Order: sequence, then C-alpha cells, then structure tokens
Amino acid sequence: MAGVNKVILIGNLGADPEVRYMPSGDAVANIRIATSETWKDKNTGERQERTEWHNVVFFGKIAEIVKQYLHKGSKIYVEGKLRTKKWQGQDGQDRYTTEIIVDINGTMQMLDSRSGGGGMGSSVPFDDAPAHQSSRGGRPQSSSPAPSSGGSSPGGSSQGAADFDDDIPF
Amino acid sequence: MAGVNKVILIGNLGADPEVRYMPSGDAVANIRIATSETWKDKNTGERQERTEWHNVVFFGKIAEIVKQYLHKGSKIYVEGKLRTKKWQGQDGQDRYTTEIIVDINGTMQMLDSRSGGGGMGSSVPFDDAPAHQSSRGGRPQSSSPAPSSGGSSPGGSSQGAADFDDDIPF
Amino acid sequence: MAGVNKVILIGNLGADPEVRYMPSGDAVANIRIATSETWKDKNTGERQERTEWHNVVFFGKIAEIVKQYLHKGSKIYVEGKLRTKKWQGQDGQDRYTTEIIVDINGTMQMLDSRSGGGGMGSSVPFDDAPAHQSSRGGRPQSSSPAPSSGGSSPGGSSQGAADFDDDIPF
Amino acid sequence: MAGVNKVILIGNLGADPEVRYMPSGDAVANIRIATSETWKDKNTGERQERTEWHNVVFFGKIAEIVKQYLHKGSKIYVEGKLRTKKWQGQDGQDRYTTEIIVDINGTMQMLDSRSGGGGMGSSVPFDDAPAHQSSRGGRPQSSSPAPSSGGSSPGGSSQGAADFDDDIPF
DNA sequence: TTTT
DNA sequence: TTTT
Repeated sequence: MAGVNKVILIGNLGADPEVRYMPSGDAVANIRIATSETWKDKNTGERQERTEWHNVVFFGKIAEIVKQYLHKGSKIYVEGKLRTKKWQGQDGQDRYTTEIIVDINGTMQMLDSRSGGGGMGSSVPFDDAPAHQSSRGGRPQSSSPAPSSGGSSPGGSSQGAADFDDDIPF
Repeated sequence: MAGVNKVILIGNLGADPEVRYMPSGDAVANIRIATSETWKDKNTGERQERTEWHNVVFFGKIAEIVKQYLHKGSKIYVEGKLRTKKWQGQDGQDRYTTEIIVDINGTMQMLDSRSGGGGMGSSVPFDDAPAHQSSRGGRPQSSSPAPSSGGSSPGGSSQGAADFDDDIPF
Repeated sequence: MAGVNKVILIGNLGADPEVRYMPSGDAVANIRIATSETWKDKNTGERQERTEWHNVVFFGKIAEIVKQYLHKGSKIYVEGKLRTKKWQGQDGQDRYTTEIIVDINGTMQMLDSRSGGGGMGSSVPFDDAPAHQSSRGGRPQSSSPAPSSGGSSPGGSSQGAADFDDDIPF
Repeated sequence: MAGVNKVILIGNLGADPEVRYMPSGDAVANIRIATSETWKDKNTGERQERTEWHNVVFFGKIAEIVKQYLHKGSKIYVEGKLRTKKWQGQDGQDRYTTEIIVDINGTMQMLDSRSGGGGMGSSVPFDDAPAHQSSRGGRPQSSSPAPSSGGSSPGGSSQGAADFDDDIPF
C-alpha cells in the first residue's frame, strides 16, 4: 500500500457546471475543463496547439461553490485525484471513464481576477483555517452562523482540505 | 487574495526528529531532509551532485506519527507549504528562516518499503477517509477481507487533510 | 490558451513494463501502477482500502530506463500529464482511455531503496543538469562516455526534463 | 541519492522584477510574490488572512520573459525548486536565504487573463514542444526567427522544461 | 511589497 | 466545449 494520486490543473470550463444532488442532500458538480499546450513545429516552424479536456467532479461543499461561482469560460486551478469508473455501455460492454475527483482533500481556486464574466464578481464566501491553528480540536467544530458575509476568498487556502474546512455547513 | 503555496519533497532525514510540545499539548516535530540532484558536467563529463537541506515542521497528529515512525535515514514523501519566520539574532538583528509546514492540509508518506530500520515495520496506524465517503455517501464501502499482509500503509491517503482525518485520536 | 496539466503519482507496478518501438526507433513503455488509499469507516470503524490503477506511458529515453530498471512490484514516483485518447471498439463505437504521459517534460524516480528485486540494484545511470548551470548553450550537448559506472541516482533530478537530459543515449 | 524538490506557487508580484545579467550574458530575474490564505477564526468568527512572501529567481530565457511581461501586481503560476543559499552578513556571520529557483526545469504561467495592466497584452511569445513529438532529435535546435508575432501562449506548456524549450533564442 |  |  501507500500511494500518492494527485492531479493539478489550470484551465477553463467548456460549459456551465452540471449539478445534481445525492439522496443525502450532498451536491455533486461536474465540469469539463480544457488545458492547452502550444509549441512550434520543428520542421515547419508553425505554431501548434493541443487542447486536452478533463472531466472534473466536485463533491460536497465545494460542489456548491462550483455551482454558484463557476460558469462557462471560468479559469480555475484544481487539485484532485484520479479515479477511473467502470460502467456498462448499452451494448452491455464494460466502459471506463477517468475523472479528476475534487473532494475534501482537493482544492479549487478561481483565477479570473475580477469579474467572472457573468455576475458581479467571482468572490467565494468560503472559509478555511490553517491547520495548526485549529487548536487541538482536530476538526472545525465551528458553529458561527453567518457564512459568507463580506466573503471574499476566491479560492481559499492554498492547500488541501482547508478549502472545505470552514465553520459553516452549507 | 487567492494563492497556492505548495511544496512537494522526497528525501531522507538527516537526523532523528526533534519533538516538542505546545502548551496545548499538541506535538510539533522538526526534521531536516535532504533532496539530491545529480547531473553530468558539460565540460568535464564528471558526475556532479548537489544536496539541498530542508527544514520541515509537522503539527498536530502528524507530528506524533513523525516522532513514532521516522528516524535518521528514513525516506519520506512530504507535501506542505512554505513559511518564512522572522527571528532575532543574538546581535538583535532580524533573521529569516524558511520552513516547510506540514499541518492538517499537508501529507507525509513513508517510502522505506519494509522496515524502517528500527521497529517492526513502518506501518502507520493512521486513518483517513476520502471526503465524499464521509458517512453514508456512496463509496467503495469495500469489504474485501484482510487488506494484505499485516497492515501496511506507510502513510495514508495520497491527498491532503485526509491524512489526519481519522476517527481515532492518537 | 494557458494551462497546467500535471499528474503526480507514487505507486507500484502491477506487471512488468511493456515496451514497443516506434518506426523512428524510439521506445514507448507502458506500465500499470496502483495507488492505494486507506481510511477507517466512520461507522463501523473498520479499515477500508481502495486501489486505483493508472495507465502510464513513457516516451523516449525514459522508456528505455523503464524497460531496463522497472518490473512488477517496483515502486516509483511519476510526474506527467493527462491525455485521453480516442479509439474505436470492435463494434465501431468510440472509446476513450485516459493515460498519464511521461515524456521529456515528465519525471520518474525509483523508490525501491536498494535492490529492485531483480538485478543487482535499482540504480539508474542517468544524468541531468541543473538548468542554470547549462551555460548559455541551451542544452547539454555532452557526449562523455561512461554513463552509469559509479552512477547512482535512481531517478534523477527532481524536476522536469532534466530527467531525460543526460548525455548518454541509452 | 534520489529526491524530489518541487514548489508550486500562485500569487502576485509585490514589485516589478529585478533583472541582472551574468558575465555569460544570461539574464537572472528576481521577483517577490505573495500567496495568501484566509480562514475564519474558530472563536471570534472573524475573517483572518495570512500573506506569505516568496523570493523567486528565474534563470535563462525565462528570466527574459519575466523581465518583459511581468510587473508589480501580475498574477502568476510558478513551478520551481527550493534552494537555500548561504551568505555572509556584514558582521561576518552566516546567513541563509531560501529561494524558489525556476530554471529550465521549472515553469511560469501568467494568469492575468487579458491585459497585464501595462502593455498591450500579456502574451508571451515563447514556444515549446511536447516531448514525444520531438522526434529523435534530442532537442529543438530550431532557428526560425520572428519570436513573438503570432505568438500567443501566455505561459507555455503545462510541464517542465518545455517552457523554455522554444526555437527562438531570445 | 501583491492581491481580494 | 474553454481559453489565447
């Protein structure tokens, strides 16, 4: 055992997020994001570009944030893990789809500095706390009500779970 | 606002961890780890090597794990963030020291396949849970029997806070 | 444009590498590696484990290294990028497979401290040079003979292309 | 040996880059970038923010790009490695400074979508090529002149050395 | 000293 | 299907 399974992406949404809800009430958000790389052909000297599309799935609180603040064209930073799911085609055959899972251990940051293109801003009212300040209580035993307020952080802390680690249950 | 501050290291401990306790009872573990890179000199063709030493500080539960399982020579994977602290030299002048902070948002994995050299193995009894599995939510819910050998996971999940996110208070 | 597409994995090979050669003579190596995560079920308190399998493809010189030094069970660190390829099933339908591409911009490090299980060691005689030492000449056009010999580095530098940037054509 | 030494940052420049030239003619660019994390205090419920400042040093071609396109306030993605340099204070005592080195193995991406605030755009005329397309020729020995022109990529490929791997000597 |  |  043991292992590291980490994906880091910066790219743009190809369409608005698709959000659905679990029986538990938890949100699950799916997006497609494009990452591009460009280079110049060795021989022709012509500029080349290749775009890769990724299926990213957000779980829990971050899914709500995705739903609320991201839209077609949004540029984001995402940190998650790979998961390949198996499913059955209509022909009964096995199919596999690889997704980037962004859950409590992942991160999302909005990179559209100002204006998200749509609303009045890309601010995300979501809060996190540097771990070693978490006092001994292991986990955000928060309670404070008002969630966002003047909310601002467009993406939260720069690392992991903190991003979901706020005091407010969405 | 917004920002990503991430450090990923794989290297070996130069000495045993130094552990101290906060007034709160929380442990803080300090280690030095070396990362090396080698290359061949363009001109002489001679092999070159450069070793870089890093100060890594662990907070909370992971500090206890470090204390218990790591020792001089241990090879580890570490994920944390940079923090530069300011302090006063004896001459009253400002000094700065940069450290890699591994807190609840970071990760540590032991990479010494078997046996850490000291005890009876490098297994780390520390548990984490994929976020969206939290509670009832649709997940592997696996059941497969005996994981393998006598337990093994030297480090836990591959991502973020999960590593500290277990149900068991050490 | 713009984009980051990065994958970092630490896991074990499920089987020996499969190597083939391009018309150009370049090697391409395919491996499957497993990453595992473990956690303790919130409710039952039972230890859970989930293993994820990844298809990793190496191009060029690193493919030769993979062929020569990796085998079933090898533990490695890999840094690459995601690429989803489209292909046609026998039924004429489109299928998609996502792979982690490790090319000149990626990295591979062997993590089996000593002994790879097979030969007399996991050392990889491969050389890289810190970029800013590269003198102005763009790239190490070195030529010096004896590659490995006292060589040791099981994986090379910790970053990018350097890993393939040695002077010795394998 | 062996090791990984990787830093990933997303932040803003606190001031314009400082560029100097080596005897070899190579540029070296220094910047300071800030990464912030915010969280809500567990007790007071007040929003907290912590800003960390990083010294980033660019070598070679990328230093020229930094000089040309970045300025105070620019938001960037940076991938490099840690290096602590030792120097002598005026009092003759040893001092240490930790920097993030971005050389041929690192990456930089501009994240200010449109307009960098200063010039007519943040486009960076710099070209890179996916490695496995490099055919056998080891390295892009290209030559085509006109650097920018149709240029576009604000940051280059998403991985490693490719970012410096263009055909145009700046 | 940057950003929000 | 996004971006530049």
